[in-house]
Amino acid sequence: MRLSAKACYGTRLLLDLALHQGEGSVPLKDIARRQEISLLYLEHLVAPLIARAIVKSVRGPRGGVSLLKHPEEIKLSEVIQLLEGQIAPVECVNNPKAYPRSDFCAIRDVWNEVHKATYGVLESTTLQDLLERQRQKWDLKQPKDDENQWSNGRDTNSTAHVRNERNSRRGKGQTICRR
Amino acid sequence: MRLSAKACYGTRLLLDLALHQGEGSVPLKDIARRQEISLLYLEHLVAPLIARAIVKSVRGPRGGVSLLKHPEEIKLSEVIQLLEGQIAPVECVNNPKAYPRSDFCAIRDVWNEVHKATYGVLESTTLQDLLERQRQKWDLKQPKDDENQWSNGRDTNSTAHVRNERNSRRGKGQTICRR
DNA sequence: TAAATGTTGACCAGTTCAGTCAACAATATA
DNA sequence: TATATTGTTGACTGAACTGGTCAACATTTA
Repeated sequence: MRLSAKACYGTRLLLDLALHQGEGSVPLKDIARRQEISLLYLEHLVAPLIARAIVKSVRGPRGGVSLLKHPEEIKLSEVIQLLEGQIAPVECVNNPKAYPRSDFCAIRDVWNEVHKATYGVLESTTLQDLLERQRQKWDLKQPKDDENQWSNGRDTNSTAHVRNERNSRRGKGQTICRR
Repeated sequence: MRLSAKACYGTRLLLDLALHQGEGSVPLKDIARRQEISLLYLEHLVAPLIARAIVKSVRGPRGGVSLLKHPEEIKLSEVIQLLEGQIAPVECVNNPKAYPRSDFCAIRDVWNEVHKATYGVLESTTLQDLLERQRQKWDLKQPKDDENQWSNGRDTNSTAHVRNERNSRRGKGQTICRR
């Protein structure tokens, strides 16, 4: 019942964008650094989000990506479904015909309940919820440590290797969502 | 968020055993035929269930497997966790230290909610529940078609190829849970 | 003893996953 | 206009996982 790294990263990407709303285009490079996701991987992550008109992108210098929809309009269920495929634990939940005995399968009912339970959470959680919760968490504690990692600290030396990643191709992905 | 075929098959295996309680040892071969699971694969499925003392096995002619615990005592959460590893969608839910910022990660809270939702369903569903629901489903409709497929109809010709599977090695697995 | 079962571990092919590479297109700005 | 900076795209890759098989074995009943 694992979430793919794709969906996991995608959520982080969107939350990052939400936290930098109103700052114009946010370069993927910055997100890659803050979220510790390989820039090259991020480029692929963002493609379906652009296709779905959830984010928009601007090329060239000072370009980047930004939210196209309002955070309240972005449900996690949509994001996960987009990046992960379907949410249901087994095929027959969404597609009863995949299994001829579906109609009289008690087990299927349970998988269906599991599906409804998870879907319910994801459907009722928007990016705005995430945004508020994140800010709240930072407000409660000292907002230095963590929040700084999510802000535009371009002048920290930790950015150096990422800045050159595109050319040097040395950047090795530090996966967090790994399963 | 897919369930593995292992967990899916394992649940079917257990429900099958529950439906044949009190009939002594049930040969894996019969279960393989009824559930349309490769016998060779089933042998591997059953191993962890034996190790966990959920089912017991008897070798030799007239041998087979049978439930060791009562169906009421077998929670789906236990079964899935056993066959699938953990249930949580991401590592950091069960193991916050896997990700240094876990304590202040709003996203993790959502994955945690998802986890609790699915776990709740699986924890509150026992094999006995499955058993009763399945019988109820069959009682409502005409109990011929489906129930017969789960019963000991050894004399149907559909069993022939399975009967010889061990020797002929021709059996190609008919996967239903395939994802 | 022979046949019928479960046990175990090695093995395999296909798929998926996470990630990279490389060539490219667009654009701001100097 | 030139150039650096960004996003775009698609092919590619290595590793892990999945579902499944094979083969040799142990046990037990008849």
